[in-house]
Amino acid sequence: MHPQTVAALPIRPVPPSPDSHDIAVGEAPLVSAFRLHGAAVRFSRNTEVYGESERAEYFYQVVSGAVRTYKVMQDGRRQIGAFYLPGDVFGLEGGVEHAFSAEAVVDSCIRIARRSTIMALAVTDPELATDLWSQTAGGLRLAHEHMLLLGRKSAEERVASFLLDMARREASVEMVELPMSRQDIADYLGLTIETVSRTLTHLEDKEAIELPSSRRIRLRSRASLQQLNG
Amino acid sequence: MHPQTVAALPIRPVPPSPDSHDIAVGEAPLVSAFRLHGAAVRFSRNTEVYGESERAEYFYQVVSGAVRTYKVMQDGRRQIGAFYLPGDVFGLEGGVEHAFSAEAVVDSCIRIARRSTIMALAVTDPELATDLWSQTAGGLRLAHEHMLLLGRKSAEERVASFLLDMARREASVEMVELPMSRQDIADYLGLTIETVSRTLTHLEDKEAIELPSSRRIRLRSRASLQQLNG
DNA sequence: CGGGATATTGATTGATTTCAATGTGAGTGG
DNA sequence: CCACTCACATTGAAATCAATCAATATCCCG
Repeated sequence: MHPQTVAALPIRPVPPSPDSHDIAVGEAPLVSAFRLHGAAVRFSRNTEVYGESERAEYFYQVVSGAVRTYKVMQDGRRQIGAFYLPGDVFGLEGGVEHAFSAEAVVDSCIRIARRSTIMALAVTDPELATDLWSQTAGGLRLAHEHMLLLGRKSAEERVASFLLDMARREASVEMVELPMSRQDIADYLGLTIETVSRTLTHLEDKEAIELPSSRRIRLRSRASLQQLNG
Repeated sequence: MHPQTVAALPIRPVPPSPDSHDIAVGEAPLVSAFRLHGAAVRFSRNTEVYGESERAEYFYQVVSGAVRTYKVMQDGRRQIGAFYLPGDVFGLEGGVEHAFSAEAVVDSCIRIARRSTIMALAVTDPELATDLWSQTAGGLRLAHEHMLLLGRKSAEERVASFLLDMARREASVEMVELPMSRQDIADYLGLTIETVSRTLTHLEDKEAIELPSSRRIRLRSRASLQQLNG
């Protein structure tokens, strides 16, 4: 379950990334801290970023690619808690150990900062400390939203919510590019791949979406989806 | 405001605390802050402590009774995110507004501290800032655990997990006292009251539990329940 | 062009919900 | 003290939604 550890990975210098505009104005303290103290590391598709109950020694920020955090039961049932896209920060654990595992969904570049470094900065920088805390609280808000989805929504509502959320996060007008597989989506929505697939087909039949390929989805009628969003 | 002491300390790892004069040894900084700066307020059964999208001006700690936090959809479907028992801290929002609502499950006494007061203290007290943050992160851990339950567990597994969790939190050997109704349990577990009721009956048939009354449950065989816990 | 992984579609089953009664228990007033 | 009531809980029967089992289909990638 732990093919590689963070410590064992080769840490390379930050490569020139397309999103590295020098915008420091209004930048969140934590983002600045990552820019100044983070090292970029590449993770290939499906490799572990960190494992559950591994010591939480780093904080992470997605530069490119996508990451999933999840928990698994003994018998293999998996629940994905969240997907992280470029710009998103994850792994902000309060405890000594990670509460769940994280894996790269596709080949990804992830900025890594030592927890001790950030924490040391936070002691003298209340702005950073507050930001750190509100990032974590933001995650809690999303978690509650996700619980509402898992506990109370129908398959169709779950898929619609997911698509709208992905579209919003990708800041895409119509076309949504999914970095994750149907299995990932199913494990995120608490469904089976068959149900996810059928539901997408059904939404296509209703002309709410269009499926040019399995990883590309065009939102034809946001209104229809919004109606299912709850 | 009468000086009341928390009967049971919250069950959570206490970080290495420094030598502090006015702070009890081993007590978490946030708990101390509540003791020093919190005012006790009574809420009767089913009354709102705060509402979703209300300004988050206070932090809360249960002294006695029980609290539920939840989200509701337009059509009334409700998902309870967590129950808070004596000693537990809640309402630690990072944003300006609350992300969900909180209500007293039964007549409760709740200690309330001004967010601004705690935040001001946190600026000069890194220990407190860290504690504040790790409390929030602890909530995130619980939220992920709850997601696994909602997304991937069967009705029987959900009920078993719930009972074991309640027993652990009440530090009870065999008898669990439930402050909440079947509807609350159902909305917490993502089930209907009928399914909760049926599942409890089924567990009683299997001699895993005993139901002397609807709010009192005797755990006869933790092993059986543990097996369902996942 | 072939082959393995991934995705879709179909048929059927089954767990949970829904609809509908019935039961229970605490509090109230006669 | 007993009926009465109201809220809450249990039980039963039927319906439904999603899971499971099973077969194709499609997409990459060498």
